[in-house]
Amino acid sequence: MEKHFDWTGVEPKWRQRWQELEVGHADVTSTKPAFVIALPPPNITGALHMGHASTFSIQDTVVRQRRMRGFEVEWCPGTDHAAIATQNVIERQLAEEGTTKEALGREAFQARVDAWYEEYGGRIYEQMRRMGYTCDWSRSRFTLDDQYVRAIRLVFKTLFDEGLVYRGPRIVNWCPRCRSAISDEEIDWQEHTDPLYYLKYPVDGGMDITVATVRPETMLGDSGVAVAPGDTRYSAFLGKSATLPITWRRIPIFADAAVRPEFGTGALKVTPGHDPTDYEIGARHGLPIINVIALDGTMDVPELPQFHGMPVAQARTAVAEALRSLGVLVKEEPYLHEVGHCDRCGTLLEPLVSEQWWVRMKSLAAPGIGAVESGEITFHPARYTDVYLHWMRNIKDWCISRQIWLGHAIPVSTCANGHRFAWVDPPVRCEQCGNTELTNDPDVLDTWFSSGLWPFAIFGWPERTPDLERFYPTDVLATDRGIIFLWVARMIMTGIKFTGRNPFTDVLITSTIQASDGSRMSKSKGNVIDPLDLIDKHGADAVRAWAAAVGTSGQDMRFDEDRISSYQRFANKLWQVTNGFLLAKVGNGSVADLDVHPPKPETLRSEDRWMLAELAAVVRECDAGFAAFRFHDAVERLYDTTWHSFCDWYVEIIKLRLADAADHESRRAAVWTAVTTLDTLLRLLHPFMPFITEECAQLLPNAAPTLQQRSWPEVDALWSSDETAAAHHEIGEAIELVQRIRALGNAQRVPRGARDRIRVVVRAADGKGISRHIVRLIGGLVPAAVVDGRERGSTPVVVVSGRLHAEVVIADTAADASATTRQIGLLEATVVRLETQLANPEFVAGAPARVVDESRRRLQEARDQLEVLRGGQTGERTDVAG
RNA sequence: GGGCGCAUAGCUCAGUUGGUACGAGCGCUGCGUUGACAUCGCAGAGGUCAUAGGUUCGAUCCCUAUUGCGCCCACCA
Repeated sequence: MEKHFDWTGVEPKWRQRWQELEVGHADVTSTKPAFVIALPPPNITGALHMGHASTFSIQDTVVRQRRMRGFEVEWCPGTDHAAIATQNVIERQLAEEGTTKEALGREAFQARVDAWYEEYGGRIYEQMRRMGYTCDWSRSRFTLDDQYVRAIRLVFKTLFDEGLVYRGPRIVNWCPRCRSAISDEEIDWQEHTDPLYYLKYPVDGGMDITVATVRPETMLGDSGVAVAPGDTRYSAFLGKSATLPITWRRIPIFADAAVRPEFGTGALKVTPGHDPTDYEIGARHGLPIINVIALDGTMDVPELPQFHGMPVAQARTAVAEALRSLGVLVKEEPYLHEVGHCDRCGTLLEPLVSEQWWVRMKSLAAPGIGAVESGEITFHPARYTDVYLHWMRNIKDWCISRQIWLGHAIPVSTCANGHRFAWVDPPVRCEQCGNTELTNDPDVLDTWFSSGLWPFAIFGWPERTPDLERFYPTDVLATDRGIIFLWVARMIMTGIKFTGRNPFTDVLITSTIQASDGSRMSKSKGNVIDPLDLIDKHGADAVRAWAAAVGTSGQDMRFDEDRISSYQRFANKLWQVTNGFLLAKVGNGSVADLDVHPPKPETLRSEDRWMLAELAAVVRECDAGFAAFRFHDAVERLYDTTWHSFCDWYVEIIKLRLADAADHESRRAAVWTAVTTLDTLLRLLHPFMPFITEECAQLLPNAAPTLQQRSWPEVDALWSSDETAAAHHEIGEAIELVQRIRALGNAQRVPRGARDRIRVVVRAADGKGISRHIVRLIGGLVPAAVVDGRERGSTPVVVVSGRLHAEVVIADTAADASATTRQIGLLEATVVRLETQLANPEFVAGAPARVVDESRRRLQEARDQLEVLRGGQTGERTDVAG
């Protein structure tokens, strides 16, 4: 027998079994209720990371539990072409090879991309299989699939035809490296400290006005100076014109509410071409838009050859220098502000005006707001509801066009007569005039435009496929909070718009796994952890159980490898108790010997019922945990019950009985209880730790080809009967007494071999006596010897637990009353506190009756125990049988 | 600038309508190995629940303010 559980052979075996049994495959014709999750498709830009491992493990946990509960489960996997991210990755590769995509050409570049998708798409699925995920691989989707592309085009065309998609020049976030616009949601804001320059512009009539800016180079494109309405410092300037140094252009001075009078000098240079705020101000005042920065991030000012073609950063100092020499740069001071960067390549963004495609969002957002306000869609944790609603209520039009090579082409053509139309199937002639000279739109769609259709497009929409009818809407959407706006909100909007249904009912936002120092894991910091490395080190079960336990607390979590290894040890514990103890020792190596008929209830001992009561509690807590998406509650309770209640207490207790071969009936009750308990625990644990639980379950009676074909445990009437509850209480007291007696032995440093030095007499405080069985049970668990009575001249140390108490005598040791004294001290403090509390009329009058009664009960109990400890023992003497 | 979250044992974290002042894992201390498991067992030490007020018969929990950390949003000149 293996010394420790070795997962390296077990995991591949079960992966293959699940594959063969098509555990993940959903039958569209099944009559079971459906439960559906659309897997958030990972980008094909590399490997699975901890974020995936966390959210995917949770989804697999949910999905496995729902299968056991009798649902027809569809967990549809897929991958996202991630146009801009993939293009960046491949461009970086090309750069390392000393070439560019332009040098390669479109076709060769596309070939590189296809090869990449081929390699990494498969690799990601392989990694997911290693984690043990039971996706429905037969329905894998890719956002570049033909059917998916048709769905995208139909959505676009519908929005276009309804006027919800439009094209127009507006100021956008431009990435000079990607040479593309990006949306507001794709900006990575970073703090910068830059000089704030104060520039003095001459004004008609010999005055001058000073503006503050961190971007002096844009002053070449200024078309106005704005001040706050009612700012008396500048009332004399309104309506006058300033003269722009260098270009010597005359620009108007006016008032606009967007100006913050307290900032800088209170006067704002207005550059509608290169600042979003200024763009809006300019629009309000009819200012001309002057573009001075080109799409490649260099200055575009042919009339000023000294700056033309200069990179913006360089132009900034050059222009500042020119202004200084003109004497109009009057002050510089450091200024901390946030600057937008491309979240894909990190390049500094340039706001500039260009023609883009936009989606009008207001009308699309309204029902998406309603769906969440009404509770039809619920966020977990609930606080993300407000995050979502705030964004939705303030939604702005969405820039969906990208000027990159990869991605879905915008399905719009323009004919030679200028007719522009959207299409689903590539057209050969103009819809309006039949002209065949068509020009296709050169742009591609934002990747999130296609991702936003995921929950219904994966099932064949717009065709009314059986899959769509059966599996849409989905149930749970589990993802990271970073894409609530980018993805979740858009799925809700498009889902409602195009299917009339909410795409899911629950949004589960999982914890973000941070590096162990609390910083964000990122490739650039070099502190990312590869989940597959963790599997190699600790086994997939350990990683999965950790991910589930940690992933839904609603709080960010620092990576803690010790916690993963604790689940690795837990897997070993399960293996030991199932294989090493139950099968090998109890069943003598044969499953048949464990296959006992259910015993008559009256043959169950107290400890059997105690175990069943513990089991009932853990089933209930598990169900509650699943219902509330609080998996850490379920996992921790399962861990505790399995390890401590079952292994440490129940198994140790029944070892004595099992050794007594004479009592067949009792033995059978113990075997049945142990098998039932373990079988139940394995089923409850299976969604979290599928491999080890499968392996163990095979060693027990009732084994199915996979636990996925077993039912989810329910509480049996026997487990929750009054008699069982009473037995649970009885054994609970005995356990506590055992712990107190053991503590004495440990405190006295009595070696185990010298157990007969400790003598124990157990009594019942209420004089009712104790069952022989309980006395024997206690005797078997403490390192103590049988005594017939107190030894002459010795003074016992007394310990109490509920109605039980024990007199403990340790031979050859001076009676150490400190344990008794300590107990007395604690009890006295309790008595004083409770007496004080109960003497307070406001407490008695103000607190609920049950609280007052509980205090009285505890006071009485404490007094009774004190009486025992102080030597006023009463009750019948019962000797320990050992 | 606005909003949200977090500060609980040396470390990482639980703590579900306010009611014995609170637990787990790891770490630490002591004891224990031919009997499922040393990836183990038994026992133990360790917390004025960030700070200051308030509400309440009673506050880790509710309210206010402060400090520190993190995140999100914002027209961030």
